[in-house]
Amino acid sequence: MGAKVTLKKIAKELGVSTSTVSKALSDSHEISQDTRDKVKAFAKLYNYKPNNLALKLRHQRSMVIGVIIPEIVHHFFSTVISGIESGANKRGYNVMVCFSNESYQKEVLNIEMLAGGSVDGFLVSIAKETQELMDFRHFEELKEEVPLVLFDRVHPKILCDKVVVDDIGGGFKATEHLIKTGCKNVAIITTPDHISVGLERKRGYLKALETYEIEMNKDYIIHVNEKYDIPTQIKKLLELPNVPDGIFAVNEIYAATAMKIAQDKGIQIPDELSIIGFTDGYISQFSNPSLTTLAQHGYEMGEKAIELLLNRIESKVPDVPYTTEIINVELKFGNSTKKIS
Amino acid sequence: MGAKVTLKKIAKELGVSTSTVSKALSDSHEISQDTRDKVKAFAKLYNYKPNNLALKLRHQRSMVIGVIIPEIVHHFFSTVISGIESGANKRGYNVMVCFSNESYQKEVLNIEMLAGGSVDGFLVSIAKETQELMDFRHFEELKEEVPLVLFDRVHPKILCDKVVVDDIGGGFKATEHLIKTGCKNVAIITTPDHISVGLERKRGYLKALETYEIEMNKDYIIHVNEKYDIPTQIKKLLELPNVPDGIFAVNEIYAATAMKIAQDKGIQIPDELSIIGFTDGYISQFSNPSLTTLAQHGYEMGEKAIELLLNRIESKVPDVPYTTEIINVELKFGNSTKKIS
DNA sequence: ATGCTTTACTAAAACGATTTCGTGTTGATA
DNA sequence: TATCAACACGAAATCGTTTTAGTAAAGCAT
Repeated sequence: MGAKVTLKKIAKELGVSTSTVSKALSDSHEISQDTRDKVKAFAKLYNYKPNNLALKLRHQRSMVIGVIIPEIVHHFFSTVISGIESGANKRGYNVMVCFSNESYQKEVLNIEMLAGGSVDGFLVSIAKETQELMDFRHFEELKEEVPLVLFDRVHPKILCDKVVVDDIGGGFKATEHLIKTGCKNVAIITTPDHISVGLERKRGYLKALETYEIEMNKDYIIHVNEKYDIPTQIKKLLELPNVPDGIFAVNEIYAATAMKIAQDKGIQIPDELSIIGFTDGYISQFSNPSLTTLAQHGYEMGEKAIELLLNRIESKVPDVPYTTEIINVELKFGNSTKKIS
Repeated sequence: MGAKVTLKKIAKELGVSTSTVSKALSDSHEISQDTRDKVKAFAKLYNYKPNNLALKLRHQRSMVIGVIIPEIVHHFFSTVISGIESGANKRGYNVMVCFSNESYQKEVLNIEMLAGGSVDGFLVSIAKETQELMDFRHFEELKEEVPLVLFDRVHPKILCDKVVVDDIGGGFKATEHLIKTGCKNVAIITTPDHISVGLERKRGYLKALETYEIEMNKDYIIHVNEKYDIPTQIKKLLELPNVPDGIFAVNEIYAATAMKIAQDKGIQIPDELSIIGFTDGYISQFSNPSLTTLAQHGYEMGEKAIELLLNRIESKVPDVPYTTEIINVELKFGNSTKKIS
């Protein structure tokens, strides 16, 4: 409730001008010590807080960074956000987070809400629906206004700074580890090919097969369509006449689901079936046995992304070429794979 | 990059006044059809987007709600946010989310960032550190400016609308279920008492013991201090001379941790030990066996919270008394407890 | 020709701050 | 005593928008 205290009101009350009040509060030497003290005392008494909007409008910058991520509950994204916040705060910026919920519509809406002066730059991980629709006009319009950096979920058609995980390398490492620990029939559970990270991880998988001279088996490649029941689609893999003895799943959920299904069928993990997931989140940690995964260093990704963005925002030089940073991934051993012999 | 298009620039370019442009764009009948068309065409051509900050400053309202939650990765909070967003969007508001990371400092900072005009109201779940420090001045100051609704983590000293889970009822139901499925020694893994929800859930636990005339055993009450290693503290419970055969944990992590430790010790779940958690998140779902939990209806909580807030914001009547809504909880059966006989 | 109503527009205030440029009063110096 | 600098403050522009109030010009009736 309560009428807000503004500079103008303080000025009127004290019988001085607003400029005097403003300067007094910022300790300008133009104002006598006497007046400064008086103004400050009055401001404190009435709990004066400057209006953020007015400041931002005046300064033409908000010192706020808008972040749009596709999902809320996602350990990986949460670590990325931590990295972003840390980097932003170090340089005096704040962070606001919005969720697209994997929806194109919400992504557009979020951008509209934050654009138009509210934030100085955007950090976005593209929604699945947007990747499928391939409609990137909102990003193009955005780029006219403020800098944009994409992370994790990116697309070659959008020209800007990017930070991605080494998905190909990760897919390779996972598959290689399964092969090296004795798996003869390694399957992959991935997303449809329009999801960039799923496609890249599959490429890594295929590269590993090639490197170890193993023939690709189409039955061993599952593209999960999230519009339908996920367990049903994964179950098919475990009902093949020639059941795989190694599974590389491109995310935690698929990995944990596969493990549950296998266990229900009485398949021993990891003796009869080894499983590797991507993203070392809570699910992997608390599943039983714990999952071997590819740790993604989300914090590092967040730090890198915000660094690129802030450099772009604060840069005087306009034509720095766009870069794409690649964050390394690392095998993190759980108990869902056999020990290397 | 690119210089932004403003009303002023359009006006100058077209040789009319800014007021004409503004009115033309909003289809005012004061402006001739001819001019309207001309202005609109020009605006579209140069992709004019009104400056949000200026609008908010002018209208003295932002149509944005600020949400501050303590943790990012938390299935429960994510469902609450979904409910908040749904309710907000229905009434034309948008939502911005910030994370306090359970830190008092960050909570204060987040409020400062969003206050001062940026948002029309606040929805907050109090950080653990703030609950411990019991310093609520930032909330008091906030209340002078815009309405505040607390959800889930609340405190009696802060007078405002609140929405909480029926924590006492939940604690009671969980404990009762353990007792009814034959557990003789029911333990609780809870938080320190300054965390409101932990305390309430413990109260429910104690009430159930009383109801079923079971004597309280102090060894069976673990207050986890998150400053130290969590598994170590929980392990003590399972190394008691008289090991409990039922555990009620006030959150998923504690429940899953207890289960892992028990399994490592070769204790059979649920035959030798039953476990119930709170919050039906991914961890409960993907743990093996899946956890019996208390589903919290986060979506409903979010809807209720935003409804209270928007009513307060839009209310013409100033002195509506504060209310506290209580959201029901529900037992959701997993395989970590025995079947009722 | 005078008065009245439309029509179609502009000027200016307002939102709440910052900041540049002026300006009147001191006090010191030549 | 005239001149100049320092001091302490105010006026006004500015950020981008909306909105109220005002005003020319045209059309119409008397």
